[in-house]
Amino acid sequence: MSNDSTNEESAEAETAEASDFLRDQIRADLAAGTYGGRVKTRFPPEPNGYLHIGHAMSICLNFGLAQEFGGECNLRFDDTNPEAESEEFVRAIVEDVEWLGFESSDTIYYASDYFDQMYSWAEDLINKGLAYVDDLDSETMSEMRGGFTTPGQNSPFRERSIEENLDLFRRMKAGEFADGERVLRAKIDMNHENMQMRDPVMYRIRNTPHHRTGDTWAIYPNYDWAHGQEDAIEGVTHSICTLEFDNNRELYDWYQNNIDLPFEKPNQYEFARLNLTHIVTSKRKLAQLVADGVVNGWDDAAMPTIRGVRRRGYPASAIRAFCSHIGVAKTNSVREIELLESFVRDELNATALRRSGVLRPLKVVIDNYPEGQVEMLTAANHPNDESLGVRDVPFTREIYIEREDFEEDPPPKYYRLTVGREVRLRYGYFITATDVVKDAEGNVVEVRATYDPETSGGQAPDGRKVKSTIHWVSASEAVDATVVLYDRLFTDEHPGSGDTDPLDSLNADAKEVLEGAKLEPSMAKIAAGEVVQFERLGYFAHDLDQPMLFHRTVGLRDEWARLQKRKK
RNA sequence: UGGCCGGUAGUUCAAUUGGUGGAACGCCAGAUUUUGAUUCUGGAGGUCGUGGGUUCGAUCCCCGCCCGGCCAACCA
Repeated sequence: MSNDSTNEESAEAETAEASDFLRDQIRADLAAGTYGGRVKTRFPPEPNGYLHIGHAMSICLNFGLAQEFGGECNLRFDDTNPEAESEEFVRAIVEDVEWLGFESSDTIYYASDYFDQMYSWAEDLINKGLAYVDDLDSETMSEMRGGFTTPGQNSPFRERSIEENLDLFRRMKAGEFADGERVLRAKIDMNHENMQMRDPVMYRIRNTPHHRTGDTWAIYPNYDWAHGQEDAIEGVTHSICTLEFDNNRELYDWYQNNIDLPFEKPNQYEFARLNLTHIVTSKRKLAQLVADGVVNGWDDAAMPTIRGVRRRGYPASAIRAFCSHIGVAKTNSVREIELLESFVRDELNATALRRSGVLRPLKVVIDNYPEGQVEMLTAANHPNDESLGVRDVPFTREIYIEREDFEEDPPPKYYRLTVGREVRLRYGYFITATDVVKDAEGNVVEVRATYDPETSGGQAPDGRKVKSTIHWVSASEAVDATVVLYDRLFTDEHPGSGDTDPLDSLNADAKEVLEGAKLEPSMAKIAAGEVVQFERLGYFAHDLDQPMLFHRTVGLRDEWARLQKRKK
């Protein structure tokens, strides 16, 4: 069972009856025939970094909506700022979107493919007297923009003639000027109550090669001037972005209303981005984790990036189910990371094969079992799904059990092994602990036990019951593995809230590396990326690159641990 | 400080489009169980931000206030 598997059917079923402000809007548009029955969305990342779990929400939303209403969703790179962007990020983003289970028609779109069209529209605006070249430096421009309660002032260059503007703009394009020397601005209203409307910059000069257009351009469009036009060119109907672009909507509309659109005008809608407790999604902070060596890179299993959670073993289908469950709203919110984990558990519980693995081994010698004998026991691959079959696990005189499954001095309600007590070995025999062997410091290093040959298969002929079933692995047949346990990356539920630095609450124990784990022999053949359940412990993902390295995706619900915790 | 968006169980979202509110996760208890898992059943938990107004009646309409978020890059 690969964690690369996707599940389109359930993705559709989950959203079938969903209703929210976006779906209501789309239904209304469909009913009114606004776009001739077309629904087209887009997911428009800037290729300047890796996608994180927060982006998954936007991806699921845009692609999901299109799928749900029989429309299309374009994967479009908003590559309008050559300084931060690269082909490496383009490749990574395409890969992540596909891994999440979404395929953009067959084309990938780029804002840079529309640079000529945008340029020509900009000249149109100049010709209409709606744009001008400004020579102000950025600080002065900022000062003259005014504030929330103070009006802005017109630039001294605002009233240049159309001819002069055209000439200057063409020379900007031709690369005659240095970076920052001039900009093209929309001529709107320097006293507008919406700051975005105070003569926003449309083009800036950047003598920087672009990862796709090379050095053919010396000017690059700003977000606002680019985005709506990209939407319009592609025939997008519903342009969905996050809440902070709310103020930009008015500008989005203004630009589109002042040029000749190839399609009906798209509309922008804003939703609340996905925030999760105990993580950060700020690119800067994430980059710092990488730079500081806290993690091994953007694809470290502890990272909240798409690549990170993939390595960690989160199934794409679980992420999709999570996104559709939480829905869309305009309320700023932070979801509990536990909710995401419950979706991961849910999916994995249904699909992951069960295996035996001992994380912290304690040797048990079964004195009355023949030395050198290897007996093959049959174990089910899944307790509730017979179609997943069975496999053989070897049983021998010496086995390993989990260190915490034996207590010399058991606390109340402890059901597991202790001297004099009988427990069941999962898929195997009943054993009774008879004695312990200790090292010089008095630590238990070995348990002596006897088994009841009559309990083969885990049932006693006399019907006697045991309080618990524990997992185990043959000492001689086991394979060695390294297992990494993960805790919250940040101890603070809302890292960086208030004026704190999120890195202040970085959890020093977020990763625990267990070197000497012992796994049942079948684990030697496991595929890269596969996720299994080590029974009674949790779900573990085989590393994508390094053999016999496992990441704990998420633990099982643990009543006993909860009980212990409550006592403190 | 001005504009915009939001404020419903612990958390995140629904609903009633004026007739005292549901789900999921979490929590608690029980049943089943060869994973203290899964599954199933039940339970606790809400002055619907706040003060006023309209109304027979307001969580929903109106006004004020409070709280949170976003906006004054030649980033997106």
